[in-house]
Amino acid sequence: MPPKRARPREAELADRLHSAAIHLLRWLRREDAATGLSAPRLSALSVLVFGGGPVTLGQLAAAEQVRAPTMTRLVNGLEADGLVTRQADPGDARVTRIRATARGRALLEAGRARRVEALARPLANLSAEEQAVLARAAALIEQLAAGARR
Amino acid sequence: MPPKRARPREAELADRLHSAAIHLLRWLRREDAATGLSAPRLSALSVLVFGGGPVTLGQLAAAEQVRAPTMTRLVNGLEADGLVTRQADPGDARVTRIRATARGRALLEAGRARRVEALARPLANLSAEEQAVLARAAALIEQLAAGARR
DNA sequence: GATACTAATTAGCCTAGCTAACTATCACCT
DNA sequence: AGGTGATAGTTAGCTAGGCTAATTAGTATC
Repeated sequence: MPPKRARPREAELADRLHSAAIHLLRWLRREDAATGLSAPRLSALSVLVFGGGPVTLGQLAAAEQVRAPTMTRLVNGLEADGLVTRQADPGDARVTRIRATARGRALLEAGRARRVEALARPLANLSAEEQAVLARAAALIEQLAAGARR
Repeated sequence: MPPKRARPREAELADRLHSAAIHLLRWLRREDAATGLSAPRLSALSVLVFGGGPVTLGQLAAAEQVRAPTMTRLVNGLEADGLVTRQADPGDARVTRIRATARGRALLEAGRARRVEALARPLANLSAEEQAVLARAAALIEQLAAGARR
């Protein structure tokens, strides 16, 4: 048995949260095959659909933690499939704004619905109190991630 | 504004949990560049290191939701880097068991430590009660994911 | 208006995903 | 025992997704 260093309480908690998030998403990801899209395209599209308004290619690349040329080709593919459109930015002719089409939006929302349903099913078996714990946790995590992003 | 269908409480909760997990991991993933490994290799290695004992190539492929040939090449790369070894299975000569080397283990644990530390830092600013909520949530999620995997 | 900076694309290279086809081994079964 | 079929892994060959370097076009600065 390797000697384990003593760790602060927060590290222990961080480790468990981290694992839980990984296992949760690894499980839900199995629903994505039904969309017919690859993981990178699906993820980029989701930024467009759930991220609010249209976004520049560079912002999209940053959000996906990918270089600009990679995003150019990803967007090319999505555009060829009719899921996304490019449009010129008024005021700066260098940037191209990317926006999901109605079809892209519909496809993504259906996929998201499958994931959410897969998760909602077992959630229904939890007590109201347990559900409340999860709801608070989700809010806390969003707050942490938002804070750290700054 | 599109008309929103009424949704059961669990779907609402599932949606928030899902988003929180995505945002959490998207943020923590930024630490991974320091390992020098690609995301697929890192993920496969983590199954080996944290998944307990040695694992067959097929099990590893299933865990990563990837086909066998993909995993063969991924393991080839990890083996070439000295992070993993293949060993024959006693009792069935068809299967090859994959095991992380000491170097692989060390590399992965360092990477994990970076992620965990990045998460632990802001966690320290939460109250003890908030931390307890997150700990319970992590346990509940592990339970859900384990249950649904069956 | 020359110079430097910035956004996106293009070119070209490797890795990571897939299916199909192959090899080797095992399990069965009569 | 030996044939038949199933199973584990690899190989071959394709497309998609990651990168850097170089290009193109537009903005900003001075």
